[in-house]
Amino acid sequence: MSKAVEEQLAYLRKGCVELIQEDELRTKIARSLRDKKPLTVKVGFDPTAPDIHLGHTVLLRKMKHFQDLGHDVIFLIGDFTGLIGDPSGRSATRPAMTHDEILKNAETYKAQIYKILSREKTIIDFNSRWLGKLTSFEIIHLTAKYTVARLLERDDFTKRLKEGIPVSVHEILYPLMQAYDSVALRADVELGGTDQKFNLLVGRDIQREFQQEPQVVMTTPLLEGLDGVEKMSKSLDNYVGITDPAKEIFGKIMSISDPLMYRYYELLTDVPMSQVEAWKREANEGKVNPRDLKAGLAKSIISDFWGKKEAGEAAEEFDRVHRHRKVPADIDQNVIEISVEDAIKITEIVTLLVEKAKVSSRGEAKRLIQQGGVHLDGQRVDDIGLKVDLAKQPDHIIKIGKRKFYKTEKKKG
RNA sequence: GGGCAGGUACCAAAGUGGCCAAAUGGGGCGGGCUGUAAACCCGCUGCGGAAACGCUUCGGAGGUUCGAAUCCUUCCCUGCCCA
Repeated sequence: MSKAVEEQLAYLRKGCVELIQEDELRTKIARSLRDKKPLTVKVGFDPTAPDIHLGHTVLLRKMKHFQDLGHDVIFLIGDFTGLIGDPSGRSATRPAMTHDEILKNAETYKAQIYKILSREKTIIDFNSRWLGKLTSFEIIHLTAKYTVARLLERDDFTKRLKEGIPVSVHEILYPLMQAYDSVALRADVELGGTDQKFNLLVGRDIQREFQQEPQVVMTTPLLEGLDGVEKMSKSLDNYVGITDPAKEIFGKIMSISDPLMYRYYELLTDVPMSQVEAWKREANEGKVNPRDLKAGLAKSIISDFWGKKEAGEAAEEFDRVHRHRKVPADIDQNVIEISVEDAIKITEIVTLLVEKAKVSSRGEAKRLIQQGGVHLDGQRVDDIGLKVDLAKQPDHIIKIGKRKFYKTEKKKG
């Protein structure tokens, strides 16, 4: 067996939770090299989450690894199965999506995945292409190939049944539909998160039923969110979106805990594990400042999505605002224009905060001042009745809390 | 179709005639500490008011009462069980 096979295996295995079966993958890779025929790698995406976040990139990065090795990676948008809603890990039936919503989300996906995947090498497909054409006869035929008991093996269903929470018939069909995708594409490999393991394994069984060689199943870990506990998800608001502005990503990454930082290094960068382990040791011994490691992580992640230059700028800006507590360079984006009427109407700081600086109520503004969270021109405001004369002096820098800055200036024209 | 349980603030969840702008936890916000953090500590978290205090809120609409989140009527919604 050529060395290239083992090299490919090692490259692909990194960062995987499970590889079922490794031997089968070895055989497939060897055959692919011999016949000069790339493997077909299938990865399904649920069209409910149009905004890709770092959690998805763990999987995307693995897809990229396959592309790097010259294999065909199919980004499969589950526009048909989206009508069902994947029951994995769910405690209730998912709301069905309309076809329009799904298509719109799919477009958003496409616009984002090329930040990681190669545009030329990625094949995008929709499973409605074949699932939508199945006749009811064919569907019955497909369902006859699997038993209810096997579909109920997964604990999310059994749990729901036990607790008296409804399970709809269409939900138990979901794994079969996803499995049929593998048949339709003649997939050699299917990648997915660990929560997808059951669905991916059904694919193997169904392929066998259709006289195909079963696909190899690879699962990638679910990335923890910024809180370090729950998995990263938009609904929990603990995520970093890959279209987030560079500065925002930097800030979010810098706010994670140290243990999470090493985890992110492992799953979101190409830094070898030996290096990550070494840093961990050195940080514990006080030889390296974890702060710098974290900044490095943030820069690496931003470089992937925005480029090196942006990453550097984000880092500088962060130091400026947070480390040295200076006014940010882009305060021009938070300019408050003061018109003549404003200057007359607004005579006290509280009014200014509410009317112009997005403070929700006068009570809130007073609270902020009483708690020492408001600075005017670098001076802490400690009088809630502080007067301002914008006609005489329209230029001020207002700081609310640690990071919100506003700049007032006379309205032009 | 029948029975039962329930709808309280951003979320979860107490409260069952006045002491309730409403416990507690989470979240959020402000401050402290720090490595920027995390963890931890303190404070705040309906609106107006410097404050005293006033005003608007407990699914919707009515009503009883000096007084209602709490009692009554009715409507809407959710969940479970039986058929």
